[in-house]
Amino acid sequence: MKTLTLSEKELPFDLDLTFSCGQIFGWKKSGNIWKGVHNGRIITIRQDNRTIRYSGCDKKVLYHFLGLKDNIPEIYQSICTHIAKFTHEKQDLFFLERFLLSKGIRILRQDPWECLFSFICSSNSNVRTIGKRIGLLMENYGTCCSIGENLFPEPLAMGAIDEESLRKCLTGYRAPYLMGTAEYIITHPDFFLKISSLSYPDAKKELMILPGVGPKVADCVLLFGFERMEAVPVDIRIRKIITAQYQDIIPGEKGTKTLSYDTIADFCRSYFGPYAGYAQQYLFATRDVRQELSV
DNA sequence: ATCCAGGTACCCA
DNA sequence: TGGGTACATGGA
Repeated sequence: MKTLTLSEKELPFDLDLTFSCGQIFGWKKSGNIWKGVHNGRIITIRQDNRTIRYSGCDKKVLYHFLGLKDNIPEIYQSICTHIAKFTHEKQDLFFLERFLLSKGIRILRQDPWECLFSFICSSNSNVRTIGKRIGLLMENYGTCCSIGENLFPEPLAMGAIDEESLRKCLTGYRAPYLMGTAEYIITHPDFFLKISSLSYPDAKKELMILPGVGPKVADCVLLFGFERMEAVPVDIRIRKIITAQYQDIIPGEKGTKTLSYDTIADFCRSYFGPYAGYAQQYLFATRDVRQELSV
């Protein structure tokens, strides 16, 4: 195990919250140690206050993966500045409360394929089931590292599976999505490079070419896999929160009609600013989620 | 049992 | 372009 100590500008950081808030799947905690796959390697991480112990990668990779370069106080300031500009009020107490509950979260920098694979698996399921599903897929089709330690399935492996056996891994109707997307990645080897080079709106359109990738999954992949902090995944929970808390201040949206995906996401970008993705994650990941997951 | 879950594809007006 | 609906399945 290697060790590093978090400096003042790398705080706050909460490993548990970061790994259990629904942005990454397939990681397991035993004792105090989190273990999982990042970029084709098995990594273990534990946190004791400001001490991080880790294995499986070098310090540079870990820093990048964990988003430790992000300056959280600056990000929070940026968000507050944009809120104040939007509302002409001093502060948003609702958001402040949510932020204080989950400020230790970092937006991870996941491997694009691992992230894409995960969020195709995520549709219309709860966080716990998604984790199980991805665990099964890794056990059955992931490259074996050592006994009991598998990586994510490679696109080539996914393309070669018959749908019937894939459906046995709790994938259900998502099975053809996984296979179709794998096939597309195989036949377009520069796909992720292309996504990196495109603007946020164009990258999102391009991702949505893939089967099983709609606006929500595309935003998750852009936020968690491509560092696009302006991406705002709108799921049921975010929809409920924005509707209940902010619908009245969205221009032209006062009333009872349901808000469209883009209305919610665009509002978040204009309300929270360029770090809307972080703001979204603070709203999404409250303490109840943490309790729900910490079994 | 019934409803819900980090949705998407497809159909129809 | 926008609004229903089917889809699989574990959890609560």
